[in-house]
Amino acid sequence: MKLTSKGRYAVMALVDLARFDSINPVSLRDISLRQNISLDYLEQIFSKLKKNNIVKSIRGTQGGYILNKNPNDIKLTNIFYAVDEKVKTVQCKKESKKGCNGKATKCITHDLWDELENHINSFFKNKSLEDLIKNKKETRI
Amino acid sequence: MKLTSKGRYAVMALVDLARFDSINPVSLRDISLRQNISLDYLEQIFSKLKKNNIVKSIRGTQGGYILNKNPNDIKLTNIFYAVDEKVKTVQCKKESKKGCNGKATKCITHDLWDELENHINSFFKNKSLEDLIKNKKETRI
DNA sequence: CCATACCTGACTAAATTGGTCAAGTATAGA
DNA sequence: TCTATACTTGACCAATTTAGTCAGGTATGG
Ligand code: FES
Ligand code: FES
Repeated sequence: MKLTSKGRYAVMALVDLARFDSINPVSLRDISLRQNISLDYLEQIFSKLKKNNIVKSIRGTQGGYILNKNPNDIKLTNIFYAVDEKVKTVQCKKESKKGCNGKATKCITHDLWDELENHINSFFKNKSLEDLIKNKKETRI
Repeated sequence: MKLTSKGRYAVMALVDLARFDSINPVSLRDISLRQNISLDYLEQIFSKLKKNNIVKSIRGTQGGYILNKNPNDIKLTNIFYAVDEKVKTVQCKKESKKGCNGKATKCITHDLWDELENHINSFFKNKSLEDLIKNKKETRI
């Protein structure tokens, strides 16, 4: 099981954004250069972050993005949800009554994977952007 | 991030094997039918489990596989390692001094992903096959 | 009016996944 | 000895996902 770049980049970019400025907008170009992430790809990611009210945008020269919430209220869960980085351990569909084996009952390891999923999600729920930037704020270069 | 079928099937099959019989060999055909996993695919998986001394094989009629260790000594970690189901959260290569951004220092989220990786691995290290079959042993049909 | 920077959608190469297929070899039981 | 069972090995492949690129837009401050 692995983390995809989309989720990794989203968190990276938001940490960068939060560290560098909390009032003035930060352009994706700057983030792209500092973190070495493709600008085009960042645009796709920020489009989703914006739809989920995690950031807001300011167009035009000197524009960019700003956090739309207090860093303490932005959990990794929220970020991952926004960019569709899902934690999926069970094979079966959650809504379905059927197990992944096509039978009426859940498979013999279903509960295990469910437990694992909760274990992982608890990590994401407890970690906020604020936790990640503590003592690491920087001033604009 | 998601669990792949290879890891899921490996655990499923071993739980099945351990539950159904601890002395007589269990054939992959039986496991395949009970758990609804492709037989050909199971063969690939068990070839790896055997190489890692988790199971041993008995050829011929009435043959099959048996656990090669006490279920208590088989942790999920061992199973996943055997079938190459890796937990990979960081992007950078662990040996390399370079960060994922190509720079000399680790990226700003490296430590976070490393912490996540440890969090997940601790789950796998602590869970044994024995934990999964407690009170669930069945007799051969 | 123009440079900056957000915005949107289409497209794609490469890797991974989740298998299938084919051709064996070893062994127990009839 | 013959045969059915079941392990063994390696090649192959279709579908999906990933991690982007590309080509256009649109809004705005100076
Ligand atoms: S994972 Fe849910 S039934 Fe198998
Ligand atoms: S994940 Fe290790 S340097 Fe970025």
